[in-house]
Amino acid sequence: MTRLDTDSTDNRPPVWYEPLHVCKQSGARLGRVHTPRGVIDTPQFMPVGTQATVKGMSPEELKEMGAQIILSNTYHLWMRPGSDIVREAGGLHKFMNWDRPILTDSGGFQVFSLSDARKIHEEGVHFKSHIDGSRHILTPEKSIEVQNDLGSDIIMAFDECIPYPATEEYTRNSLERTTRWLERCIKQHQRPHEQALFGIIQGGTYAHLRQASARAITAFDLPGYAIGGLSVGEPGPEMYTMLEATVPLMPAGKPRYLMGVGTPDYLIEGSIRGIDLFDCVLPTRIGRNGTALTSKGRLIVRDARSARDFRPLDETCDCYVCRNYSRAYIRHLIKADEMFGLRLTSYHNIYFLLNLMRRVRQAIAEDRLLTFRDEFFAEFGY
RNA sequence: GGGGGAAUUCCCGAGCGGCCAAAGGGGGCAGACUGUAAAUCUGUUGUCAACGACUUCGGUGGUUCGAAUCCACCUUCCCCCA
Repeated sequence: MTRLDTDSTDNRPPVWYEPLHVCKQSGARLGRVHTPRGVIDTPQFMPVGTQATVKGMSPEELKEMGAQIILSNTYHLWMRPGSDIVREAGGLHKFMNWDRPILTDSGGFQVFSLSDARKIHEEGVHFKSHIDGSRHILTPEKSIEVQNDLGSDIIMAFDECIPYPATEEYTRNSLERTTRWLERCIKQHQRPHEQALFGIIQGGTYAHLRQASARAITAFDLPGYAIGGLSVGEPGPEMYTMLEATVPLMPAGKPRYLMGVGTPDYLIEGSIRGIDLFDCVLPTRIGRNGTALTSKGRLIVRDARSARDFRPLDETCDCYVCRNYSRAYIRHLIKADEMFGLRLTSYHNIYFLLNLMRRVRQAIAEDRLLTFRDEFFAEFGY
């Protein structure tokens, strides 16, 4: 670390960005995000562990594959087991036995994904619990309160993730409300020196609204900023346009997080456009559903073509799974409904994305990220 | 030896004169999955030169305009009595 520590660290936010290098070929940036529980090399992929577990993976396995930070979720832990229980357990880290950084989502995504069971008001969002149908109101204040209880290192502002497509009017009203909600989140936040609150930029697929939101959100002095509401069904190029409109307005000295992304191509293209952090359920979800990410594209291991294929999931991969198990074996386990099969594909998929980001960082350091992208895409099949 | 019941498309199992290439499961095959209500969901599953045709419901023969469905015999399996 080359940073001069002349200031008192007391003034430093709990999470801060250390720039290391900018790729001369692509403009992508290499850096480190410092947190109370460790350093995150960026660009970085964050596995998602909604219910205080990355489905199917133990913390030891996550560490073994190189995960530096994981996500968890406000809404889900609030509903079950209840944030009071997590607090009594000594916080989320202790509760789930994960001592590295945790980022918690605010419940904003559930505003989107549980849309049948909710109603949005200025005050907050009225929910019917997906578990027992009981009624609850998730407000910016409540979201922060829950996240304070959870004790995650990075907490997210409560926002509305709007669907695609959405009208310009709806998008504007929503983003303005998300900005007002951010203000309330900041007021409610009790531990700004322990937990870093990130604001979320919205704006749908309207470049000028993205920019308006970026200006409004970054006007608040926060330790980091996120771009939300993308990768919800819009065409890929449209997402890239939004990133190009938004990222330049985000402060260079702070981490930039693209929420809910994603696929290998989005991770690379996002990195090229200046994103530092990504998260996605994709590796664990498609893993549990029988698909593996490989250097040659997605492989549906469940399919008959793998029945007598004794090669590893990815012949170029050096992960625990690829070093020890064949496609035929994993296919057998999945067809036989053996949970180990789902664990193996999940493990490999997370490793694949973590490793992809390692290669992206390496390429940035060597000023050849565009070359890397082209080579990767040629093989992956984009 | 006597009495009763059953045989359906890969499997289980509906159907009991036309609306049946035949419900529903399972299995098979294929696809989707992006801040996780997902070990989930969707499509497909007799054959073909395929908006039509052909072959299927244990076997053979019959009844009928028409049969997986009714009748006769045969085969196999199951149950009860001896």
